Amino acid sequence: MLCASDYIAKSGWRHGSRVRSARERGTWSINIEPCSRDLRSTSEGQKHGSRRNNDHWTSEEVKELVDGVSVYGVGPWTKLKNERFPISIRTAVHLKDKWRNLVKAFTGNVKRRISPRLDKDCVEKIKRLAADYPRK
DNA sequence: CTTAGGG
DNA sequence: CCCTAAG
Repeated sequence: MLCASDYIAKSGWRHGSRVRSARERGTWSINIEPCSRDLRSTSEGQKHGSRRNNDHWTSEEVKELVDGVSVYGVGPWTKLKNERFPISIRTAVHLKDKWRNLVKAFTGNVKRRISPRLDKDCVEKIKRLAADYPRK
């Protein structure tokens, strides 16, 4: 019965040692920009003081995602992506992945502190939406 | 290309 | 996150 076939080994996002980062992840800045102050083509370069440039989702993204889902629904991630954040290279695959991960992180385990301390409203919406249409 | 599921 | 499969 399939022995320990853990070809993936690491359950994280890295696939062993692929390390293919550094792709088209330069600018994204969600819909809501705190202040139009960017484009610093001077030195610094690799340091980035940085806000949320690439990698990892944040409460802002989750909020937008939940907001879009609450009105659009699960499925049309493409539309959501084009309506919410056409900027950035967040494709439907990523959106779905985030949703899945979020739902799995909230449903069931009520006692769990998530990474970026999401607001109660956010969690409630996610739970409500996740329980609304069970695509499982 | 987009959605859906698994690793 | 990345890959694969089906539409």
